[in-house]
Amino acid sequence: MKDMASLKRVDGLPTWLLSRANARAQAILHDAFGRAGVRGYHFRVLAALEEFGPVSQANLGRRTGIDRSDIVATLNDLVVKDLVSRAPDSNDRRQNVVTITRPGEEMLRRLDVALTEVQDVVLEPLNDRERATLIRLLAKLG
Amino acid sequence: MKDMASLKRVDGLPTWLLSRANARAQAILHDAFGRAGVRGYHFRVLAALEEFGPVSQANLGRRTGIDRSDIVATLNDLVVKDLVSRAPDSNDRRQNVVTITRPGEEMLRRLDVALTEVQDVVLEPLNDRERATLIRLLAKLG
DNA sequence: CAGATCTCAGAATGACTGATATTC
DNA sequence: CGAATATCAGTCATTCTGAGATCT
Repeated sequence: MKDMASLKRVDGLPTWLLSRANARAQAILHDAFGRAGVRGYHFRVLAALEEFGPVSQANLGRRTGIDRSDIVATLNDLVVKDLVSRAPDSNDRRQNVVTITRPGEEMLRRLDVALTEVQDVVLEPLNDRERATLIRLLAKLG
Repeated sequence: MKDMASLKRVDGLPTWLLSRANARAQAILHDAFGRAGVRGYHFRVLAALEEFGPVSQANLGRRTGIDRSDIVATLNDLVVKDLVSRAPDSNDRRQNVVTITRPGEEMLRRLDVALTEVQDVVLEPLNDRERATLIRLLAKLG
C-alpha cells in the first residue's frame, strides 16, 4: 500500500511520476539548446531530416510528432538560418521537399554532443546496468 | 555503440529518452484533468496543500516547483472555484495563509482517481516487477 | 537598511484548432 | 468531386524574467 502511494506521488512530490526527472532534463536541455540558438522543434526537425533524408513537410510532421502548422514556422526559422532548404516538389506541386544543409548537419552534430552531455548529467546517479534497464523500460512505454 | 545510439534517440525518434513516454502521459493527463475542469497547476497546488496543510504562497511555490508569480494566478482560479481559501497571516502580514477547502479535498480525491487510471494506462506494458524497478530508478534521478 | 513576500506585465516554448488556397 | 498539402491566425498551458509595493 505504501508502494502505491509512491507510485502515485514520487518523493513526496504531488506530481506525475515521470515529470520530476523529465522536468530536470528539460531544463538542462533548454539551456544547452539555448546556447546553440535553437529550440526543441529545430532539433527534432534537423534530426528527422538527417535520419530519413529529404521529405515533405507533412511527413516531417508525422515523424517528429510536430503539428503541420508548427512545422511551417519551424522551417521558416531553419531556412533563415540556412540549416535546411525548402523547394517545391516537381512531381507533386502540393508538396515541398525539405533538405538538411551542410551547416544544418554541423549544427546537428553540435546538438548531439550537447544532448549526450545532458544525458550524462541526468543519468549520473545510475550505474551502467541501471541505465540500460531504465532505457529498456522506457522504450517499452514509448 | 549501437546501445549508445538507442540511449540518445529512443525508438528511432530524435528526441530525449524520457520525452516520449512523458509526452504520452502528459497528453492523457491533460484530457483527464480537462474533463475535471482543472489544469496541472491546480492539481499540484491542491495536492501540496493536502500534504503539508495550510502554507504561505512562497512555500507553496517551493514545494510545488511552481513560480511565485504563477502561484498567484493559480490561486486566483482556485479561490473563484472555492477549492482553496486565502487569508492574510495575522503573525506576518507579508504572507497569505492558503488552505484547502472541503470542496477542494473532494476535487483532489477525484483527480487522484483519474491520475491512478492514467498511470495504469501508461504503465500497462510493464508487469509489477518492471513497474517497481522503473519507479525505483526514476526516484534515483529525481 | 537588507530581505522576504505578494502581485502584475510580458515573453518564450510546446501543443493544438479552425479556416483557406492549391493541387492531386 | 473528395483527399492531401501547405499556410495563416488564433488559443492554451507551462515556465520564466523583471519590476513594483508592502512588510519584517
